[in-house]
Amino acid sequence: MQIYNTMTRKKEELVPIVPGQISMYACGPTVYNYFHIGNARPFIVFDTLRRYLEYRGYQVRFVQNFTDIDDKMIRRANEEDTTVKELGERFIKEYYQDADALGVVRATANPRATEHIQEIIDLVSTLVEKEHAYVTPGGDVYFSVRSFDGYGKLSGQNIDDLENGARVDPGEDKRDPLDFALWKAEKPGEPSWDSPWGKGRPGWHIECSAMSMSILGQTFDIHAGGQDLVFPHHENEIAQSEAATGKPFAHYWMHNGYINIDNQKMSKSAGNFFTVRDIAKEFDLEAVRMFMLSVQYRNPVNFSRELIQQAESGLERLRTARGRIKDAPIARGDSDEDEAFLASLNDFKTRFCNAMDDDLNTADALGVLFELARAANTFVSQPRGQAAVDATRALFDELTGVLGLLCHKKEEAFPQKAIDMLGERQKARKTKNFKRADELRDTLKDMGYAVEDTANGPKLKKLS
RNA sequence: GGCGCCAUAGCCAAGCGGUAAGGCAGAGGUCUGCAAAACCUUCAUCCCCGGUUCGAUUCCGGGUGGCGCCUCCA
Repeated sequence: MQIYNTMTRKKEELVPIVPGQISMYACGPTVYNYFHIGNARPFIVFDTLRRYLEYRGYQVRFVQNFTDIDDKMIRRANEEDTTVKELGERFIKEYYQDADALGVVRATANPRATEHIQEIIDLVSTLVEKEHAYVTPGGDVYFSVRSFDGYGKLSGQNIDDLENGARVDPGEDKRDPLDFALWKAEKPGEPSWDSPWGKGRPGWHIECSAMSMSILGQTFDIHAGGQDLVFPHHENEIAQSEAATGKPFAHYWMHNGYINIDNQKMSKSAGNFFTVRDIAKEFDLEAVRMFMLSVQYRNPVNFSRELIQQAESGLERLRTARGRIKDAPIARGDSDEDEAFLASLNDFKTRFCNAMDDDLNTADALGVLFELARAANTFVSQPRGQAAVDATRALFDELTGVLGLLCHKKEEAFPQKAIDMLGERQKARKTKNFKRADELRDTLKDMGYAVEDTANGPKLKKLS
């Protein structure tokens, strides 16, 4: 599989450190609010990568953290008149609710920064010992950017150019404007932990280094996140981690593009965002997943309700195809056509994998899936051999499963009343009482159920 | 100022040297009591100008127009 590596700015063959295994870390949410649709992109994209790698037989260790202590957490907790701990607990729960609905498989581990304070302190201590970090009189600890030769290698930034634009807040005892905080001395009313430098709390960047390395080891395969984390967050992570260990940190750096609103980046600070929770009021979140996967992950994509509706329509086509395959009429014995179709199934699978192997080209893979849907629709329009139908269904489920699509069981459990009405309509049709039949169909529609007359009799379908 | 990305039909989006996948929407048709679904047909020479090449949407140069990072941010 080829993966675009931000570090080298080109696609590279994915070669795991340990054959057959992949270790990957993705920067997770700061749990101070519901996450928005832009935050959802990396969750969905890297979940899809994880699913695909597992599909291809890799044993994947996938770690995504929760940042549950930082400036935003503290500010929000004060606003809400609650504690940082309670705030974090609450929004971690909310995260899972939305992520589950988006079809995101639970990570192998979801470490929280506050549960890794010791590892953070150990890492900072090492950096101080190696003189890559220094302690200020006030009890802050800063990383010395100029002490690390490779600084800027990920983002392509030149250290001297950065110097010009760098900002120093008054009261900071930095030796160099580029230096960043590893440990922040306690301020009144803020959560704090004991450390060799007095009470305080970790800086943001060091959290991810400590959590990733303590779970995945000093060097691991893939580090992922949004494009806006390339600088400074990931650059800083590399500096800290490699300065401390003397080893390469991550082999591949993957960054997803933004979700835009009217071609402008969606962000919490800009205020032009939609939370996933809000979207869930109007749409099945599977449509959001579909929407995300309809674009290659590195490209920017605009968000709008219309686009989610388009995605929902496409999803419905896939859903219908699955239903038709599931209810396909079975012929006695196999035919040559069955054989031929069986053989063509492999081509679909190959093309699907080729697309995914090309830096997770889900848009292309989806195209293959739609072509499979059409071929299958045609194939099952007349009785076919059991083996061929089974294989078609298996492949269809397999490929939609890799993308995490069609996992919501929305056609289950119709109310008895609707089922009775459908039966009554069928009776009316038998006696050519089409007026009555159409009335019942209209009533069912008002109740939220569409009626489709298929070769196997009438079927109900829940309208979305 | 430094670093970088993008420009393909009404909308979304693949392709990236040999004359454009797929989806949504639209039009016509088959099927259907009528629908729905499905299937068939139909709907683009790829922002502009140069260059390289037998041949460029695809490579190179120059424009034009969007956007991002350099400050918390997926």
